[in-house]
Amino acid sequence: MRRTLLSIYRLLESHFGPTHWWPGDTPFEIATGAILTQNTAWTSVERAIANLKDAGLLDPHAILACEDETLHRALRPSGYFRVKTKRLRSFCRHLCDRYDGDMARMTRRPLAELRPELLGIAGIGPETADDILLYACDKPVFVVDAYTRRLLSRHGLCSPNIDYESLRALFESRLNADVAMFREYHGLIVYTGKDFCRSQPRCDACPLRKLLRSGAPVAAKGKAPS
DNA sequence: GACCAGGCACATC
DNA sequence: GATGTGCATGGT
Repeated sequence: MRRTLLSIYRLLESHFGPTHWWPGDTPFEIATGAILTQNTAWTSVERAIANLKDAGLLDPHAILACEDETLHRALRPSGYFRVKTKRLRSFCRHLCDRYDGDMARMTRRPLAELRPELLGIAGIGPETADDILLYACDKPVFVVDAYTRRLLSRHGLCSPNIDYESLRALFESRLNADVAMFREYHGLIVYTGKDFCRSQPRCDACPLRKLLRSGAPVAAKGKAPS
């Protein structure tokens, strides 16, 4: 499986990459995008982030200071604007209370302490936390998302019902803890998930299918479907 | 008009 | 512990 996951990365990189995929210009923008992208297409998130920029609200103190209605208007294009207003504010409140609103100060915390801390914030679940940790805080965690699960399960490498932590542990145990590689790998999965596999779900020409047919070992299965 | 998109919290059993 | 439900908009 170590060989398989690394082979998949190399194959995707040589076929599609490098993507230079990057979910924002600043660490705070990346964290904001991670919250807004929950169950939402990225194109919708981009519109909401542009609204925040235009309103001078891409700043944790400004977000805490403004009216609910102002945030609702800005976040409306990304959907779930009422819950996302609460979630973005709860993250900003934590960031301001604990780090004076400074993402760089938060980043100095060790991963083993920062991950549970983020997971303790209302509205930050495992995927959102890991997105922030990898792309905004330079921590070597592998971000698992719907695309990752779909890609691996479609090629028979895990159960479609594998839980988040098991799939994350699978990647992190079989790959070197390399921040740049984890970022690029996730970016490639997002790229292929959006633009390739969805449009050609059973394409026999799929390079991954060819690779996996060539006899690469198969991963342990996750939780069995109930 | 139906379905899907890079989740999460909460209620209920 | 597992399962169901609400949250909302925009693209296809």
